[in-house]
Amino acid sequence: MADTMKGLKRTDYCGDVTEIGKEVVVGGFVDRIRNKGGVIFVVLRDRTGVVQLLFNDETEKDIFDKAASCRSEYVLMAKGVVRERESKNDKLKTGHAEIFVTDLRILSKAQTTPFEITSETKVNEELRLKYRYLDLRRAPLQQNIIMRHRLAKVTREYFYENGFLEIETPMMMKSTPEGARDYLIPSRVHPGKFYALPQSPQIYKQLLMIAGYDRYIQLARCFRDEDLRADRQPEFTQIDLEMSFVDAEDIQECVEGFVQRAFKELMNVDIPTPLPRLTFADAMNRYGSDKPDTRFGFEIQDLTENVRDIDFAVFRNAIEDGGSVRAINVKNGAATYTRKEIDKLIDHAKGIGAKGLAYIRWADEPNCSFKKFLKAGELEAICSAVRAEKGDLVLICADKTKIVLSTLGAIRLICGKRLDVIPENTYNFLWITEMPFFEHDDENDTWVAAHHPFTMPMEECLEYLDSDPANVRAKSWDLVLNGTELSSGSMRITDFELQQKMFEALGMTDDEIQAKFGFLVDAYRYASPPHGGMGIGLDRLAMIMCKADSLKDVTAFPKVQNASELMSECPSSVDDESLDVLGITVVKPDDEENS
RNA sequence: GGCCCGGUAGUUCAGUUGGUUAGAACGCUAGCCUGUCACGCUAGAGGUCGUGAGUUCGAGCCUCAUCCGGGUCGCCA
Repeated sequence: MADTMKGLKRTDYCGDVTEIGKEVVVGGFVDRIRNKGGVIFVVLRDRTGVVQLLFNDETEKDIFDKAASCRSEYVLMAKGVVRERESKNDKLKTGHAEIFVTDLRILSKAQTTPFEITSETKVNEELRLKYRYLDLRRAPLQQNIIMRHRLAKVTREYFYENGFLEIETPMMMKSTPEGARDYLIPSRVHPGKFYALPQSPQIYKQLLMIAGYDRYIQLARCFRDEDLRADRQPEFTQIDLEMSFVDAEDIQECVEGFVQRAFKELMNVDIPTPLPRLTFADAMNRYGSDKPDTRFGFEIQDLTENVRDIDFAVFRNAIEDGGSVRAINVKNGAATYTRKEIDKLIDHAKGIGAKGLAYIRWADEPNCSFKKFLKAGELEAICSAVRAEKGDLVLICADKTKIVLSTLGAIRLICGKRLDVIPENTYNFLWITEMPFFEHDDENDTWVAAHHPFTMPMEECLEYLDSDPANVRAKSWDLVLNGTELSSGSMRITDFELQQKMFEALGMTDDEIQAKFGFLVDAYRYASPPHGGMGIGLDRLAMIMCKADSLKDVTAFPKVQNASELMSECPSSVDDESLDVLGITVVKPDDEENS
């Protein structure tokens, strides 16, 4: 039988035990045992840190024996007096102190853990996720989870102080199969009908504006049944907000205040405001991305005019097809790239959709992959156009402009990482504005909404709605931090007739509109203040603040790439009875083949 | 769905052209040690080489399939 904690009440966290002479009671996990024979040191750990327990020849024999029987990860409670250590450990906050133990309780014994619970770990993620509760005992993960808590706290404080009301919206809502796939919830009471988990509380927060709750905030759980990435989980948390009687700039200003406050309070980093703004078109042209990492250069440069007269079929064909020829000048000694590395970059470019990359590697002399197509002076002209000098590597892509930009954008990031030119403690926030309203669906050759269908177009673009969809820009903007899309916001359409027109432009019939969004359209007939809002990825923000590479490192119980959880092994099958109640028949893959 | 990477003691890894009984470190167990702090010393236990076929006299190593995990593209209004 394990001991009980009867008669003991914790007085201090382990990491706070510093006051010499104080009688303390601490509780925690055995982090390490150093048994010297006549003296035993037990390092006890809780979420605040560690403290050393001392057992020696002054210790009562049964307590000493009990200490000797302790093993890693046992849960202990110890009462004792804080003493000065004979030799100090400067690495620890409690390194000058130790507890001479007068009462020791083994509250719970642990079997040997499948991996060691240490700060530094090389243990693979799969095993750690299977035993997530053990991984969560590790200090770095505890610090991340605590940081996330503090971020949530400062978020609530900031928005509460600025007059926002926190209002919960339903987790069970109507499925609107636009955009991301919904997670569906079957209804027992209505067999064959389904709720959906919210992809975002978008519709409800707009209804709250119509209802007059003019500043709304929620740390909203959101769900999307799409494939995962390091920065994408199927369920995630959004700092969801909506404001009335504002325009885009007011919302941006409010959010700028928030990130400024959060970074100051949690990171002691000053974020200057207003944050820089870049139009979507400029972002694409300069960085080949709608979420550019502006912490380093290698910007994309347009060479189309410079190479127009060069007799090189790759360039000529691209230009004749209406595409362009663009380049990035990779500096910082990129000319040291080996032929093999350049080939790898080219392979990568091909993977993205480009046909290849031409290059000029300037080690001692400019070494050009398409030299034989060049006349005298042309190489020099290109080098001069991209301001290349000795030590540089110029990578050139010729194709449809869309492909050129996305390719060079991706290659730029790879080179930046490879050359280690991305500063670590720099936080480059950026607004991306004037987002395109429509996106071309190449598969079906139609225009589809780039955002949800309630997004307001920019007034000056309204006339192009039918004639030139590519040119319509939205009153919509993204917040980008160091190349990560943190947040997306827009002004909403509050005019009933304009909304109707937008639905039509998106090819929706009256019946479809009514079936999917009838209640929302109706709501706007009863008048609405002008409003707009944002959803800020709390997880992603926490990830960057923790300098983590994956959302898994800031999520207590994350899912893996196939959206399952390795610990509980969900999703799982349910018994036939449960399915019967819901009126659901599951067609197994085998049955499909037979039918 | 496509592409790339990985899977060998509990953990992290090594493992030679395919050739004796598959090794190391850490962890674990036992013993010793009165000031350690990544304590030290001695000894020990611990393996279906992800799984299944195939090639071979012989497979951790070669081939095929498959499972699991990671990254990425598609996808993510």
